[in-house]
Amino acid sequence: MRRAIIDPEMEEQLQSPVPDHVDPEIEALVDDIIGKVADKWTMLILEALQEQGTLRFTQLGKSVGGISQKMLTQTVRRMEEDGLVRRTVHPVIPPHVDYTLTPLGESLSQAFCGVWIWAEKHHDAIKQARQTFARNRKG
Amino acid sequence: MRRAIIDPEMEEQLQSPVPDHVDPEIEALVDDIIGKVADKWTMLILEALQEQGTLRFTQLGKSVGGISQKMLTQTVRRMEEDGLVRRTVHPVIPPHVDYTLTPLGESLSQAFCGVWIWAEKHHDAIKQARQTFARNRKG
DNA sequence: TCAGACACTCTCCTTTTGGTGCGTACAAAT
DNA sequence: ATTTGTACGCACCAAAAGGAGAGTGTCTGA
Repeated sequence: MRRAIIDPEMEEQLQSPVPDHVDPEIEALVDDIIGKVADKWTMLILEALQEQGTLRFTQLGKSVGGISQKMLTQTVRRMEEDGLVRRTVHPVIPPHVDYTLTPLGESLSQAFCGVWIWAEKHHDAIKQARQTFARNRKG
Repeated sequence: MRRAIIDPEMEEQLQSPVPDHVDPEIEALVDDIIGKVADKWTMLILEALQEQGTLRFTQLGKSVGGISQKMLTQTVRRMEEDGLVRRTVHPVIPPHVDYTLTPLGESLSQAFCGVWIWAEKHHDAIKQARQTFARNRKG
């Protein structure tokens, strides 16, 4: 797979039958990226910034909800390192730092759209599946 | 956001302006689902089963690569519980168990398509971003 | 003068994650 | 009689994730 139409500029890439004989180094990098990016906090921060545009540290934390300061700092820093967010420090007192998605971050958030939609669409199917599983385990 | 065209059957859902005033219970459930589903092993297993169709335990492990038996069992069980894979036990000796995606699992794997494509398309941008970040940290 | 806002950092602690290796059941093949 | 194959479960252990809470520096408002 790895195949779907998301936006027009992706379609060109899809014309080639996808080199499944990919160089292992690239494959490892891609897996590493997936490992970092497919993270709960990363996804929630991505969503918050996508929806709200630019946010300051504390606002971002509230918008995400249930995240500790530690995790927020840590995740946002890694996202900065990977070029997903831009962190702007205004050297004033009290400190003022704000966060915004880079174009790369925006594109990732676009890509995650499908997963959000999926989760919203199928959450009741999953709930039901869990109940069925639980019943079968008992009976 | 949470908006993108992936397949025709999703478009109908996109017509409504998306209730952003969602019931918090549902929101928590969705976040929980995202937390479970946005997992490295889950994604890799999903991909393997999508590409290969049906696989037995050992084959699945080899196809995923670098996963311990423990993690494989654990992840695949959770996926079964959430209704993503169907686990079929053939009561023969030696034991024979095989795994296949359910329609729900297929749809999730569809939804993740965009993320895989994104990772493949932008891995060099990320690599470059990391290098830039490292340089700025030093200089 | 004292608290509060801001954006953290640091330390301590618990929980979770994940790997390794051993055990198991049983028949067929050697 | 012993080994092999299969799909695990279980116990043990190390490492990583992640939460709670205190501390920091500096200015502003009460």
